[in-house]
Amino acid sequence: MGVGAQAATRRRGAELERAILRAAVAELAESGYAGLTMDRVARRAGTNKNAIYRRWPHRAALGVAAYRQLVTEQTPTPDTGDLRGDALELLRGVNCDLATPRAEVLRSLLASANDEPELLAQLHEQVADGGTGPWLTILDRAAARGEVADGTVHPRVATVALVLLRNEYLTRGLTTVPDNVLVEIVDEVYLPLVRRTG
Amino acid sequence: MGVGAQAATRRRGAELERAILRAAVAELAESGYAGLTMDRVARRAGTNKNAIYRRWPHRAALGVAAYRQLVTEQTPTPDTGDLRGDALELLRGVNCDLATPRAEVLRSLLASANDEPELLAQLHEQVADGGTGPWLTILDRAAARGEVADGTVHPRVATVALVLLRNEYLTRGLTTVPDNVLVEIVDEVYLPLVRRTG
DNA sequence: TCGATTAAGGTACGGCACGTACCGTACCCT
DNA sequence: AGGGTACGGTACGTGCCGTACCTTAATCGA
Repeated sequence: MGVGAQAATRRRGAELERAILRAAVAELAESGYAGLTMDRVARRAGTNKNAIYRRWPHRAALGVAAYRQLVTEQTPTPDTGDLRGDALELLRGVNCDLATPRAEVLRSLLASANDEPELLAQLHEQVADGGTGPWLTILDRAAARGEVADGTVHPRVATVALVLLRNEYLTRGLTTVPDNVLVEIVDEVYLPLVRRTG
Repeated sequence: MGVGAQAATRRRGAELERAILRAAVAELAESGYAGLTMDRVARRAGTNKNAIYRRWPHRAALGVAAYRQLVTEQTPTPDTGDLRGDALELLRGVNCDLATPRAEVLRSLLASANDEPELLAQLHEQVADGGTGPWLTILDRAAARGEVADGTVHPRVATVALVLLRNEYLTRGLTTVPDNVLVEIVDEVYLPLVRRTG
């Protein structure tokens, strides 16, 4: 009945679900979680709220699903030749990620998912697993070069720099952390720590 | 006209403001920021929304003000006799704080204050200043005992343990961090780090 | 002492967004 | 062909934010 011309065939099942999710991702990227309105997602996907609520029980669930789609990029592990360079490179990569609206989206989702432990768990998973791997890799390479003592480094030690950066971002404002702070984290904390532990 | 009997004298100015703030704090503590409704605060304070909007421009501002009231407690700096005990004690204190609904409130506020840089700044201030002092104190005492080398420790180093705990809380779920993790943080990261730096 | 001014109370909105209900209709399977 | 299922459209009910408008009490200045 509408003026729209997409009534050729009616989408169903997985196809419609993908369309909804794509619309949700777009809204999330454009307007953040606050702008992720069920009505707007429905309109953008060319469907109605009913189709959404048959798949996700509430807005927060849709938001988490859209966020998963939004953050499925992986940054390659750097290999500059020495541990200091690798660590700095990793930190800079994360720092760029923090500058994108994705961080704000994540915070909004964390706040909105307080009542749904399941959603919280999903989010925490994504955040937690985000960074441990690359740090172990660069430490292994450093050990092979003799930069640090051999032996397994405690994961808590390996990711200290990442954790400090996260804290810096949360503590100071929302903007990108200046590069000299990254250098400080690496030189004052991370390198002294990993060079000692073995 | 109501059945309530508090219509003896009409509160004004600072008195009314305190009543509103107390009601907001109570709502915040009971139901979190999501439950901090202007209507409910007004009803609880025995007044109406008008009186609130004359003092705070919007809900977020009232939320921040109430949060300030909520976190004006100070934990004394521990003095157990050695650095390890002091650090653990500090961590345990913070850990207890995280168990209260205050942490959830803070997350909600952080997410909701994205559009108000002023409010964000106030919140960040409170979070940032929260813990540096005590850590410097216990490090000074440790230096006096000869446990660590003399000289000024970088603030970033001094608060590493606190930052790790915060991260642990944000990363893994919502519950209290188990004590063995606190021990791990102190023994694997904090003590090796501060004993080396000097 | 007494009006004028200020600040409170009371209430009713407009607007928006979430989540639900109902009904007609297109698709799919047997 | 016929039944079951999912989609489209739409209209609600509810809750909350923020605002407008008026009434009423308290305070202040002359």
